[in-house]
This record gives sequence, structure tokens and C-alpha cells, in this order.
Amino acid sequence: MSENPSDISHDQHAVRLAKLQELRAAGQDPFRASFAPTHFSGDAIKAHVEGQDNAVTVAVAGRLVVIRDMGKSQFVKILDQQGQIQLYVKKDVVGEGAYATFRKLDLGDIIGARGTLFKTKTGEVTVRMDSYTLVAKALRPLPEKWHGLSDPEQVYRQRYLDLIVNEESRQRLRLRSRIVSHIRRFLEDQKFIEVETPVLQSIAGGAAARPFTTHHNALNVDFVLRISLELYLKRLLVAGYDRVFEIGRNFRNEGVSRRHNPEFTMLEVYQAYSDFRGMMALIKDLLTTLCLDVLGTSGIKHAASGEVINFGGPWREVKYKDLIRATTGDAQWFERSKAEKAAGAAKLGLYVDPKWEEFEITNEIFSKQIEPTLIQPTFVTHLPRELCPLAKITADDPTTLDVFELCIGGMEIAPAYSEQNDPAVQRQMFEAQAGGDQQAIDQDFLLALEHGMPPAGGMGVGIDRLCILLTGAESIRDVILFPQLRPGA
RNA sequence: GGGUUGGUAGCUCAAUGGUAGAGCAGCGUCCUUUUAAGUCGUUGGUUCCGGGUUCGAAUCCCGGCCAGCCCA
Repeated sequence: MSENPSDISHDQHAVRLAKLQELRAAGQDPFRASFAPTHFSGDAIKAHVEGQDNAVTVAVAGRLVVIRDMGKSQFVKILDQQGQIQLYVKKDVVGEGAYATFRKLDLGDIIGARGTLFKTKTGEVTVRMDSYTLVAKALRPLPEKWHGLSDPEQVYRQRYLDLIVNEESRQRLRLRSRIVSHIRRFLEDQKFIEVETPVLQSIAGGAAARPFTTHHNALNVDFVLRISLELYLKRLLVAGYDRVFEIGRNFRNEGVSRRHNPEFTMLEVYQAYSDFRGMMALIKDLLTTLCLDVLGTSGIKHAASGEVINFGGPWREVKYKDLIRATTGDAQWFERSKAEKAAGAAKLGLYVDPKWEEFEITNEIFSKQIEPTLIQPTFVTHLPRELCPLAKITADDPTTLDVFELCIGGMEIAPAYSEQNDPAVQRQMFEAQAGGDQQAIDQDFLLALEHGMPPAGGMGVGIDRLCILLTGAESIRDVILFPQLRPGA
């Protein structure tokens, strides 16, 4: 206990509030100040001319994250969008008054600084500060400088702190931005048009998932939040947008896990006069250039297995049925009865729900026994027709679809189809899936198909999963800036 | 939804039934090229919340809240 009841030295919030009051009393309100930086930190460091110290003047701004006080001089570091840059603050240079106020700054304060670039004796490009402006006072202390923030709950709830103190998080989430940016550029270069389609929909179509529901007051109707982008993008194929894509948020009212966030980002791309084979070429090209552009390599290390995933070489292509036959060791698997399939799955150590349909039993084998082993890029083709009502049926095998599922790193990364454009077949497949529930069928979409949709290849890419893969993250929450959590305690 | 692990100072962590501690941060001092800077001193606790057991609970028991992991 402090002997002096007015001692606030233990309460960092109170100490900082007092400092703010002191500044205001002296006529300086940091929250009304402004500053015009000329360089970001990284650009300033690059602007230094080797062997010519103090030749270049810069103005940089950022948050104070390191202070090393040596009495009559200080080395400090500020953090901006590009990273950190060191400032050297010398009493002789800035003057006695400015030096005294500078020493009262706290870690976390945001300042602008002007000065000249030089290299310290240990070789770090540093700004020799001539003057500074405090532009925002931090009233709360930063987390620990060495260990950063490690409590996962706080990392997610207060991501801004995580991003300030954890370099790894900053890099990983910046990488996500670069990935999305590359995808946009790549597709635009190939004449794809980016569009935006409704999030609020009357029928949640294009996928099988439980939607979130909401209500529009003025119209007095219930809406659902979309679970996929597909049906509106296909309407645009009807409209004559031959190459379209959308990068948008989907919402699924289901479990939360290492691989699932209730809202997640999908890329969907549709190309008229293409098909699922065309999508193979597109995604291979997209991911290969993405790796080179964003990571500077064609091989990435898969965190879970330690294996190097090679995007450079030819990608494996294998039929779904062949994988199932190989895994079960049963060449006649697809001719077996439901009871025999259930027994076969149980023999592999899988739980079989009695309510499952035959294709669900088989697909459980794929999800649990096969998919996790597909580390290298693998196109699994010709999935059973029950798995998707929106694709074309294979010409020489009516039980399968002209589709692939691209698996990498043990995850489904991108499904693609030769899109179904026969309105009658489409209606039948919807009806088979809906099981007599006409309400669940998007009649307006079928009407659009009846106007004629060009043959097309379509593909979805889970951006979050792609980011997990490319950043080596362990959880989807690590590649989403603000993952969904239960409202705070 | 089930199992399991955790929640202690602003942050990172100790303390396994017996006076709640350390490092960083903070506060005060010394130090004009530091790199987790260094030095001397020092403040700071609803041990997540609520019950219970006990002479005594951060610690054991029950319930709740929040989070991580595994499973569904």
C-alpha cells in the first residue's frame, strides 16, 4: 500500500490522464494537433543514401513502441503501417524545452517527427530528430514489449493491440491483404469483372447450410444472409457478363471451430464458354502466380505435416470414386448396399449415423480418411451427383458430376463445376434436393436460366482457408482480423 | 452440444492447503550511438464470479461466465 493516498504511480491510466491534463494546461491538446508525414517508415529507411548521413530530411509518424533513455539522449522507435523506424533524440539538437517534454511521452503515444537520416554505429538507419509533434496521447499502456500479447482471448478481442505488439500477426494479416489484392489483379488482367450481389436474400441458395435470419422492418419481410454467391453471379452470366467474380462475405449459422467462422470470405468466379477443366487451368495459374508474387516461392511448408507443398509441378488429378475404391480396398464399393457401405465405413473406424444416405456414408470416408491426406495440390474430380445440384452431370456416368474439388494441405480449397445451364435438369435437381419443399427452391433463378445461360465454368475459393494455407496459420481466427467471439464478459 | 485445459498486477508468468512473488511496463534517480540498453530505489492484487469444505483456500469441492484444444 502506498503511504500517500494521492500516489497514482501504480495506476498507469491515471498517470497518463494526469499527463494529458498537464499538456492541456500548457495549451497543448494532442488530440487537436496534426502532422504531415512525408515517408512511411520503410520508405524512409530506403531513402537513406549510403555514406551520406544527414543528407535526407524526412517526416515520419507513428506509435512509440520502444524508448531507450540515456539521460541527455534517447533512442526511440515508432511503428507505422510499414513497421518500425528508430529515432535518435538528442538534447543538443531538439533544445532543452522540447527534450524535457519529449521525455514525458509514454509508450503508445502517437507522434510525428522530423529529422535527417543517418546510420548508427551498429548500422541501423535512424532519424536524427529535429522536432516532433504529439498527435495522440495513449491513455492505456501497451502489452509487454518482449512477449507481446499471448492470451488468445485478448488477441482476438483486442486485435489492435495484437497488431501493435505482435510482429507475426501483423505480417500474417498483411499477407492476407496482399493475397486478396493479387487475386483481384489476376482476374482483372484476364478480363473478369468484379461485381457485388445481395447479402440479404429471400432464399439461401447455392449451398447446403443453415442461414442466419433477419428482418426488414419497412418491407415487413424476413430475409436470410447469403450462404453463397452462386445464384446471383449466374444471373449475371444470363445477363451477358461473360467473366464475373465476387469476393464477398458468406454467413453460415453453424459451429465455430479452427476451420469455421460464422462469417467468411469466398471468391466465386464464373467464366462463360469454359468448364471445370478450364477452371483447373485458371486456379493452377492463379495459385502459382500468387505464391510467387506474395511469398516469392513456388513451394510452401505445410505446418501440420512438415511436408513442402509444391505448386510448381504438374498437379495430381484423380477421380473421387477411384479414391474411395482405393481407400476402402473395395473395387465394387459403389455397387454395395447401404448396409454394406455402413459396415465398410465402420470398419475404417468411422462413426456412421443411421440417418445418413448412402452418399453421405461414402462422403464421410472422403472427408475423414482421404481429404486430410491430400497435402500436395490434388484435383479430385467427378464427385457423386448428390453432392451438388448445380453442376452438369457427366456424359458417360450419370451418377457423377463434371466437377472437381481442389484439395491442398489436407483441406478443400476450391470446388469448381461445369455449371448446369439446362433449366429443366436444374429444376429436377433442385426438387430432388428440396424433397418436396417448394419454398426452398429459388424460382426466380430458374426463370433466369430459362432465358438462357451460356455454358460456363464456375469456381469458389475459400479465401480464409487459402490464407491459412499460405500463412501457415493454425486457425481461421488467425487470418481473420476480428474473428467472431461470444460477446465479451 | 460433449470432453478437456486454462483464467493470479497494465502485459508475460511463478506460487499445489500456511504472510500472493518475479520480469517488463509505471513512479523517482544516474547515464549524449542504444538494440529485450544498462544502473540504483520504489508503487501496484475483488487470484474471473458465486457458494461450500477447512483453524486457514489462488490452491480442494459444487455451480456459473469467458477462452483454447479435441470430438459431434
